[in-house]
Parts: sequence; C-alpha cells; structure tokens
Amino acid sequence: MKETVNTPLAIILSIAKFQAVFCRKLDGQLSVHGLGFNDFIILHYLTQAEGKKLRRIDLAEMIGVTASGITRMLAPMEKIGWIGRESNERDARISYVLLAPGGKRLYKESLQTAQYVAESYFADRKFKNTEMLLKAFQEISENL
Amino acid sequence: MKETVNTPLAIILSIAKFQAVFCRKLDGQLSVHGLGFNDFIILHYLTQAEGKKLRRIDLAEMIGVTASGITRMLAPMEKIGWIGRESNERDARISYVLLAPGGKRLYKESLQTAQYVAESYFADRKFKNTEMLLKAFQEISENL
DNA sequence: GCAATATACTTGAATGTTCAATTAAATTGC
DNA sequence: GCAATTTAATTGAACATTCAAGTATATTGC
Repeated sequence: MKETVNTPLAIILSIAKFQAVFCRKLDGQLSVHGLGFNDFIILHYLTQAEGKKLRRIDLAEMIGVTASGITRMLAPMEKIGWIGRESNERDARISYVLLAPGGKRLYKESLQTAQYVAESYFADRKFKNTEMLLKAFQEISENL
Repeated sequence: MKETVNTPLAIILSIAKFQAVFCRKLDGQLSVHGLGFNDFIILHYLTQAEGKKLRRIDLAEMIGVTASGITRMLAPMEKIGWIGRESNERDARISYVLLAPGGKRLYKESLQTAQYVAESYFADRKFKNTEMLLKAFQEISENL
C-alpha cells in the first residue's frame, strides 16, 4: 500500500535524481578537455554575456551558487588563464570576471562534447518533448 | 551577437540551476523539523518501499549518490534512531536499511512541509504543465 | 554630512560528497 | 572444487561547497 505523493513533490524528487546522475556523467565526459561541469557552465555564461564579462555576484546567481562558492570556483580558472579580472571605475566593490582567450578556446572545444552528451541523452531516451521541457525550465529558472 | 546553444544542453543548464536553488530552499524549510533534504529523500524512499526496507546500494542508486555517500548519510540517521539495520540470511554482504518508528513519525511531519513548499513553488509560478513535467521526469529518471 | 544599513567580495572553519583502496562474501567458468 | 571475477559495504584522504565572520565600499534616511 504505497502512500501517494503530490505531483509537485514527485517532480522535485525526479529532478534531484536526474541532476545527481546526469551531471556526474557529463562531468566525466568533459574531463577529457581538462575541465569540470562547473567550469563549463561558467565559461558558457561568460560567452553569452554582453561584452564577455559579468559581475561575480551575478554569475553566482546565474548558476545557483553562493558568492563564496563563485570566489573559490573562479580562483583556479583565473590562475590557469581561462578567465580574467576587471574592476569598475564607479564602484570599487565590484570586480568583473571576463572570458580570456584560453577560456574562449576551451569553451569552443568542450561545447562540442557537452552538446553531444546532452543530445544523445535525449535521443537515446526517445524523449520527444524537448521543446516543451526547455520552455518549462526556462520559465522556471528565470523566476527562481 | 549571442551564440546559440542546442535545446538539450539548454535544458541541462536550466535544470542545474533549478536544482541548486530550489533544493537549498527546501533544505532550509525542512530544517525546522531537524532534517535536511537528503534525509527527507531517504525517509521518503523507505516509506514507499516494500516492507519499509531497502538494500543500501539500491537506495544509493535511487537517489543518485555513490555507495560511499549512502554509508555516510545513513550513519547519523541510524545513530539518532530514524532508521535501522537488518542483515540478509542468504547473502551476508547485504545489509538492509529499514524505517524505524522515529523515522516514520518524522517523515509524516516533514512531508507536510515538503509538499507545501513544492506546491506553492509551482503555484506561485503559475506553471500549469505540472502533469506533463511529472510524466517527462518520471520517464527520464526510470531510465537513468 | 554622517550614522546606520546594504552590497560585493573574500577567507577560515565546518560539512558533505566523491574517489580509490580495502574487506568480505558470492558467483562464474572451467 | 577452486581461481578469477563480481558485488556490497565501509573507510581514509581529497575535494567542493556552504556558513559565518570580516573588510571595504556605496547608499539611504534623517
């Protein structure tokens, strides 16, 4: 006699598992390029950003991590030279993260892999409603 | 000039953010009961399981975590008395996790909160396709 | 103008999770 | 029947992320 769970909660539980499993998989595939899923996401948002730069706090918010988390994620990437740093003339509290040439190159390479993994995942599952899912999640993540 | 990204990858990125933000939120709400999101998920799957017990490795697989992760998550829950342990007569490698009375009580209480948070999240967003999302994610998580 | 509050970022300490190695038991192939 | 492989679980070490506190700067309300 299974207890029933309401739909929204069931969705949350399914997503939690999907995230845990799929991201570990993608992370493994990306490692051939020498970066992890987090690094990839960061390069991705920087690539999409106006002027290829973002405030650290905005980047943190975009990927759903704390300000502290962003500081620690960016540190090694800056050291390696994938990203750079720029300050704001008007507000000395702000420091921008910007996409460095090394990061641009790396993103271009690893995007191939990430797209391939994501595509084949959905293709394998013969899941046809990808457009719908995308719409749903974009709506969701914009208002998070 | 934004670079375009294919749909499957865009979905992955949206889910990643959703997971990061929403689960932190739910985790915070659940803390009034003295447990975290992971504890809740564990009690949830145990409650749903045949005979209120599961092999540790199966539980790990269900929530998308490693065998090592499950061992460490369960240890404090066992100490507190939310869950128990049982061995298998035929196969001495196996040890079952089972729902103890304390865990049953706690799950009942915290389920209210979890359902409320999940429901109001979707209601606030006026997102109507919950049934569709559920179907999609159940299909996805079954074949992960 | 300036005290109180808010914002952006960083850092030490704590927590959570994985990875790789280990132990113990079961299964497989010959 | 037994050596080689596989499976379930645990553990130490490493890594990742958060939380709380701290620093520096900017904004708000009076």
